[in-house]
Amino acid sequence: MTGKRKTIKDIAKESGFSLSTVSLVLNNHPRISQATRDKVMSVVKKYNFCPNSAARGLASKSSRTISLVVPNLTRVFSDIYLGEIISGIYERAASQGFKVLLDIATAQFIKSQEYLKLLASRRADGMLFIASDIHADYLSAFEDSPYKFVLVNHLFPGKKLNYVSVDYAASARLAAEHLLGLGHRRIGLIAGTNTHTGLQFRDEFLRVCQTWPAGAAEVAWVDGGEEWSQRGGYAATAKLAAKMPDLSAIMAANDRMAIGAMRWLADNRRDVPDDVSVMGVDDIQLAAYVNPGLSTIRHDLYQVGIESCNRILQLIRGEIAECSDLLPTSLVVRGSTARAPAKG
Amino acid sequence: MTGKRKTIKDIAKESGFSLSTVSLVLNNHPRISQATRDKVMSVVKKYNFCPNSAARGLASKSSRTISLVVPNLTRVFSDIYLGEIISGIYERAASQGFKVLLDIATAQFIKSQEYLKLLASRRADGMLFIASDIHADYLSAFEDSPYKFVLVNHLFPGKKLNYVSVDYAASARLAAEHLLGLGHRRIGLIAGTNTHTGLQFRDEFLRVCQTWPAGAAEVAWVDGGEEWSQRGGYAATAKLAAKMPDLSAIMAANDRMAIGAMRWLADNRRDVPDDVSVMGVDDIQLAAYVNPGLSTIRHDLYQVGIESCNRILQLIRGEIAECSDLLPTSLVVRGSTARAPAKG
DNA sequence: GGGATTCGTTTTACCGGTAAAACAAAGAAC
DNA sequence: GTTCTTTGTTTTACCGGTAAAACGAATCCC
Repeated sequence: MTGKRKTIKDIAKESGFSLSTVSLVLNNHPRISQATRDKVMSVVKKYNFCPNSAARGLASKSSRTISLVVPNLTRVFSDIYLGEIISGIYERAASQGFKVLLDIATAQFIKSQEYLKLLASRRADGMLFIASDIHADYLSAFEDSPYKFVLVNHLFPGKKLNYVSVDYAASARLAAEHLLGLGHRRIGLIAGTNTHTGLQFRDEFLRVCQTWPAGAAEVAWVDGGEEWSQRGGYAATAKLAAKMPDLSAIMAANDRMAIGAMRWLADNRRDVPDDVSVMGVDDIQLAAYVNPGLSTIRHDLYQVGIESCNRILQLIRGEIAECSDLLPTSLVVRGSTARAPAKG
Repeated sequence: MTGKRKTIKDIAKESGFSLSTVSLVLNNHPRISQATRDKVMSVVKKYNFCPNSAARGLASKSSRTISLVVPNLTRVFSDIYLGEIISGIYERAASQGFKVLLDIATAQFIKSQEYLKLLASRRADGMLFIASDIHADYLSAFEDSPYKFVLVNHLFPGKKLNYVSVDYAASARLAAEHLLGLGHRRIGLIAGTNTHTGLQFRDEFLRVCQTWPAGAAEVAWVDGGEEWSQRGGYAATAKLAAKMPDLSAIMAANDRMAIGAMRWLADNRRDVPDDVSVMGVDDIQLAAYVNPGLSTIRHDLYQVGIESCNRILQLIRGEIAECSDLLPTSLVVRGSTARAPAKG
C-alpha cells in the first residue's frame, strides 16, 4: 500500500513507451493508436496511477480550478439563495473537469487581497464572485485586468466587470405590472438597498408604478435591512404600516422578507390577500408552503450558477472576452395577491 | 498591466540576489538578513509578484490545500448544520495558509473515485469528509491508506477511520436524564437512522431509559426520515401518537424534527409542555425562537469544524497518526420540557 | 591565533509533468 | 519508383519553484 509513489516515468518504463506517449494517452490525444493506448492504460490501472496535478499545472500553465468566493454572512450557507447557485456552479465545473476552490470573503480575505493572489499565483484559472454588495469597491482591481473574473447574480453599473445575473429590472416590471393590473394604487415596497441589483429593482418598480398608463400608483418604500431576512421584513412592514396605513399591497424584494411581512400582517389582524396583497421575489421553496401561497417572481438561481460557470470557463478558454448576461424571470401567481379592495 | 508574468528569476535578477535567496525570503526563512529581506521584498512589491503555486507545490510536494466533501442533498447548503461546520473549517484552514477545495459527493463523484484521485494526484494534502451515511462503504479505501482523511461529525464503528464528532451517545444520556428526571416514563423517540451517529444516539437513549434506577421508561421509536427535516418530524409525530397515544414526552434526534413535532402537536391541540414535553438536539438558532422555546442538547458545530481542520492539519504535518475525537455537548433547558403530567 | 561554529547566501539537483518540433515508417499521389 | 502526406511515437526544451548541501566570511572558543 505504501511503496514509492509512481510517476509517469515508471509507467513509461514498464509499458515500454516514452514519457510523452504516456502523457498523450493520459490526455486522450487522438493521434495515439488503440493498441498503445490499451497497453499504457493497463499499466496505469495496475498501479492506480494518477498524474501529479502540480506538475501538470506547472507544465500546462493551467490549474483547472475555479475560485468561488461567497459572502461572509454569519449564516451564509443557510441561505438557499447560495445553495442553488453553488450547486449549479459545481455541477458545471465538475462536468468540465474543473475543481472548485472555496473562499469566504472575510475581512482578512479582502484586506490581504487574497482575491488577487489566488489568480496571480495561478491557484485558480478564474474567479466567480458571489460576495458583493455596493461597498465592494476593491473589485475595481479586475477592471481591464488579465484575470478572468465574473460577478455572480450581481453587477456594478459603474465598473467594467463581467457578470451573470437574473434580470432584476425585468422582475420589478413583472411584479409591478401584476400588482397594478390587480388595481393596486397604494403600495408599500420593502427594498434591499445594499446591492446594486436591489437598487435596480427598487428604481424600476418605482418607475413603472409612477408611469402606469391606467393611473400612477403611490409607493412608499422602506429598507428591509442588510440581511434580507424574514425578521427584517417583519420590522419593515411595521414601518410601512405607519407610513401608509391604507396600503393595499406590499412588495418585498425577496421572499423571506415577504414572508416576514405576511407574519406581521397576520399578527396585526390584516387578512392576506383580502386586506393586503403581498408579493415576493425568488420563489424559494417555502413560498409555496406558506398560507396563503406567496405570489412571487421566479429566479432560477441554479441556472445562474450554471451560466456563471459556463461563462468563466469560456473566458478561461479565450472563447469570449467579456460577458454581461441577464437571465429571464417569470411571474408566479399564488394566493397572496388579489384585486385591490374597493375604496371604502 | 499585461507584460510577461514575473517569475522568481526576474525578482532575483533585479534584486541582485540568487534564486534561492528570493525563495528563502518568500518563505520567511529565519536565516536571511533583514537588509536582504527588505531589498528583495521591495522588488516583490514593485511587481506585485506572487509565486506560482503549481511550481511551489511540485517542488515542495505539498498543495497546501485540503479537500472538503459535503453531502449531495438537494438543499445541502441550506442546512445550518453544514454552514457552521464549513465556517469553522474555513476559518482554521485560512489561518494556516491552507485553501479549501470543495466537492459534493454526487453519484458521479463516488463512482469515479474522485475522492481517491484528489489525494492521489496531490491536488489536496488531506480530506475532510462530511458526506457520510451508513452506506458510505467505499470509505474503506481510506483504512490503512497513506492518505490523510478525517470524517467530520460522523463515525464508522466497524472501520478504522479518523473522525472528529460531537459525542452523540453523551447527548443521548443528557437528554434521557433530563426527561427521566422530569418524571417522564412513556416517551416517543424520533430517530435518525441513516447515520451511525444517529443510531448511536437512539441506542444510548433507549439503554438509559431502560436502565433508569428510579424506574425504567417505555420508549416507542420511529424513523424521522432521511432528511432529518421539520416535515419528517411532523409525519413521525403522527406515527408516534398512534403508536403510543399516552406518551408524555417526545425526543427528536435534531431540532428541525423537534420543531416539526411541536407543529403537529399544536395542530392536534396538545399543549407543549403541559400535555407533552418536546426535546431536540443541535440547538439551532430557531430553537430559541419557537414558542415555547425548545429544550435541546447543544452541539457546537463550528467547533467541530475547527477541530476537524486542526486534526487534518496535524495528520498532514505528521504530528499525529490518527484521531478519534468526541466533543462534549450540553443540556439547554427552555420552555418545551416540563414535569410529566400526573397520571390520570 | 588556529580550529571549530555560526551566519547568510549560493550551488546544485531535482519535483513530475506538457507541448512543440523532430522523426521514422507506412500510405497516397502521379 | 520517387516524392509528398499522414500517422504514431519520441526527442527536446522547458514550466517555476524548493531544499539539501556547499561555501566563504565573520565570530567564537580557550
